[in-house]
Amino acid sequence: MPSQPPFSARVYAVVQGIPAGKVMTYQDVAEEAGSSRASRAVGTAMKNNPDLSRIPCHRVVGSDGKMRGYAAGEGEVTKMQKLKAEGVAFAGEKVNLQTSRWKGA
DNA sequence: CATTTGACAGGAA
DNA sequence: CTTCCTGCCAAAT
Repeated sequence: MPSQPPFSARVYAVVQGIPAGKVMTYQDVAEEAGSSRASRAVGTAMKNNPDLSRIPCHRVVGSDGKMRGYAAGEGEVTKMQKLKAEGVAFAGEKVNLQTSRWKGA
């Protein structure tokens, strides 16, 4: 049963594995997905986003902990509010990666 | 198979 | 601090 799951499917799996109150950078997700430099490919997958309600893409932020985009709600604004609501430590308009960065389990 | 695009990252000006 | 360029990768057309 030779099936080659697209990279995006891997990305979705990783993102779904991020617990509430934690975040990952696009690069981190890319690494977990199998490519340490596919940060752009991760963005492509997110934008494809087959299930917004199933994939917590709001837990994925840029390398500086800042949100780069969001297709749902009010966009970046809603994204930040969601993260705050889940207990993510914020540093101004950015996420405090020093405490809220999810590093595997 | 070639080209374009995209929610990135990092460095230079 | 902002803006532009380069490098990188995957999916869609």
